[in-house]
Amino acid sequence: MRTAVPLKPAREDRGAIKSSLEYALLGLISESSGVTGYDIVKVFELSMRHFWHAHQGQIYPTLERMEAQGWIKSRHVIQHGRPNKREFSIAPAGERALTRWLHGPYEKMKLKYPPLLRTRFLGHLGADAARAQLEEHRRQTEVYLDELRQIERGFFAHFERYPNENAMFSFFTLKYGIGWMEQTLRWCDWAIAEIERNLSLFGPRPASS
Amino acid sequence: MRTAVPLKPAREDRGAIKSSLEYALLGLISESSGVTGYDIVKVFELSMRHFWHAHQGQIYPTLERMEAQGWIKSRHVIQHGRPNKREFSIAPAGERALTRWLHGPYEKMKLKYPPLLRTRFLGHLGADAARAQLEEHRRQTEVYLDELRQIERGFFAHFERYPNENAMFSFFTLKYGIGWMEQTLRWCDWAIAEIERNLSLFGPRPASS
DNA sequence: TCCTACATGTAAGGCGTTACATGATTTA
DNA sequence: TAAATCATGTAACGCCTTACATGTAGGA
Repeated sequence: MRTAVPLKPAREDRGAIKSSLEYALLGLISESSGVTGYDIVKVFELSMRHFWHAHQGQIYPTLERMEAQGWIKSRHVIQHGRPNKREFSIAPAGERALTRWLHGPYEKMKLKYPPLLRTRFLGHLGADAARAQLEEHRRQTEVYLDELRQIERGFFAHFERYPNENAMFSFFTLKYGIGWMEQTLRWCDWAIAEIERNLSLFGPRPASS
Repeated sequence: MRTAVPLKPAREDRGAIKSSLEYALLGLISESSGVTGYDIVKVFELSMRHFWHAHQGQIYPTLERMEAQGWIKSRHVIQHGRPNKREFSIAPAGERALTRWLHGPYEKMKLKYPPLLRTRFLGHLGADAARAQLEEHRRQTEVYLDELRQIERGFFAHFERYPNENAMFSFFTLKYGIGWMEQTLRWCDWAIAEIERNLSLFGPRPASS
């Protein structure tokens, strides 16, 4: 029997980072100093969607907090004809935190992949509606795959080999996304064909849903 | 110029489900009535980790809420020698909500895949430490792949074909996970080899980190 | 004797999403 | 003339995670 006493050590017990979002920001800022929040939002949308998801409404406050804790620094840049901006660069404490995390233990993935969740329960629909969902999944996968392939084409457009280590590892994650999406396409095709081969499983069902 | 007035319609504007967690629960309960919260927690951990992530601390209150809204019903079962339990079954309103969602529009994935995020920034480490991280990623991937393969072996142990549609679609998601994890293993091997081929990119670095 | 499985629940606090707010310049 | 791009920020709310809390039976 324990008496319920201290509940939690609370965040302020020194810069105890929990969410990897902060490391993602740290990494991006360290890679190319002078980036803005806006740039970071773009990178998340364009080339990191297959392994990290973050919103603008979370990114700006997090950058704020990270600067307050001394991991990053910012410089205000006055612009004419367009909004002023804030360029971030990494601080020594941030470098250390990033390196510590990179050496750290394995962390499990946490994902929400609605098309797959839906697939799990497509038995509730008729064969036609189920196939339609898988076809839509396939279409959307192809859209993202095209985006990744376009980035890939740009990658070696200007140089033959990796210009530096960062570029190499960035390319690794790009390749991962491409391979994953290709695998997903193959799976969609297989699943659609498998439905055709097993039409007898579906009970008779009215045409309209 | 708008006057900031109503902010948001608030949740109670009818059973407007937002998170797909509720659909996941609805689907699992509809598939096998008489499941308990405990059963559901297990399924998430064992066979759905590659497409949906949820905690016990979220599942129980959500089930509670769903019953209050009339999507599911529960029956208390008194047990001897083990804790009493609560068996859930789907209500007609729940069936309708599930079917509506299954017909609904595509929803994008939202994922947090820390090993990939880390890979993106492994350029900060030396070649050895980077390789070590990829090898750990490979090992952990193999662990999960083995779990999935074990489920697969159990799948056709008792029957030759799919016993029903639900089993087929459940098998689809299993196959997806297996294919994805296999793809991940191949990628890890390729990435590790690619580091070896590009050792010259890494500047000289002290042996200990 | 200790650990695991069974089984359900709550509280606190952290994280994440949506929407609001602003406004000049460039492109279609 | 409408929409997109650049650019940053906040408020409200909802979702999620961690930890606490309890107790028997059976296996190692």
